[in-house]
Amino acid sequence: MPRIRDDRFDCSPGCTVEGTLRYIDGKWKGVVLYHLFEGTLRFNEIRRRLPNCTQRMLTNQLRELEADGLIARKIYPQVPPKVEYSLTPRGRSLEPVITALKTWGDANVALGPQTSQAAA
Amino acid sequence: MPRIRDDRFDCSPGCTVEGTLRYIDGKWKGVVLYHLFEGTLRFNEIRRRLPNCTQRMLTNQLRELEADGLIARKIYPQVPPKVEYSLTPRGRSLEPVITALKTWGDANVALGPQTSQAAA
DNA sequence: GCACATAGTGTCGAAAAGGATACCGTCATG
DNA sequence: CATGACGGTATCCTTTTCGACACTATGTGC
Repeated sequence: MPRIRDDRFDCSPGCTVEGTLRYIDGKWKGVVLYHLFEGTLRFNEIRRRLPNCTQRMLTNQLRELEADGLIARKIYPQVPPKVEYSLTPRGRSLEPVITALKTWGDANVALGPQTSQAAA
Repeated sequence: MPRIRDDRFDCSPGCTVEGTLRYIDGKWKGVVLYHLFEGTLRFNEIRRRLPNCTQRMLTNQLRELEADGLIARKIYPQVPPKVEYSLTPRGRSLEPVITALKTWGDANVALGPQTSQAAA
């Protein structure tokens, strides 16, 4: 129940813009999706790619993405637990959107004071 | 000083996605930009298009957009004040992004329980 | 018996975002 | 004189978001 969706389209035309935004907004969702475009990943694999995201936050974001039908969560009933995350078709359909965001960002977002390519 | 930008690209690859997001995120920014794509608008013209946005919020969002160099604010020193908002080239360059968001949203965001066309 | 890895959950608190409401000065209109 | 349009501010409050930190269960290796 992290956020209320689809119930306050009180913004007049352009709503679907905000609507889309609500799916990919949230501190880490964009990046998580971005990484999942590369393929299925396990929880800790994602985690290692986001060293500054806490476990709790990652869980939250993944849960929201799952609730939104953008990613799928597959649990293997093993004893060191194993959970894989992958994109659903709906999630994959976001690719052009993420790409558009990335394209604009690459051109317009100065990567801060850093070296402008060291986004490790 | 509403938010810190360009100083916490602590997210590893995909940063520019989040970076772009930070520009257009904020409850009403998407819609404001959307309306400004149509052309220059005065403060109250925008306001009338966003009946559920308070004056304070609108001012805030416009200020942030201006600070980000996405819109320009032109003040006419008249006595019933007149202020016009328009897109800068940088702002206009966001058009493909907003379009991508809108395209996906139109296809994937059910406009809630409402009539699905009465987004007035 | 101990630590480690996996994939989480629970609780707490700070900070940011968003919203409600009231107020400002100026001029024109009634 | 009061009201309204214009483009805002100022103040207060609530909600949401984010982050720190500790804790869980189970099985393996030492």
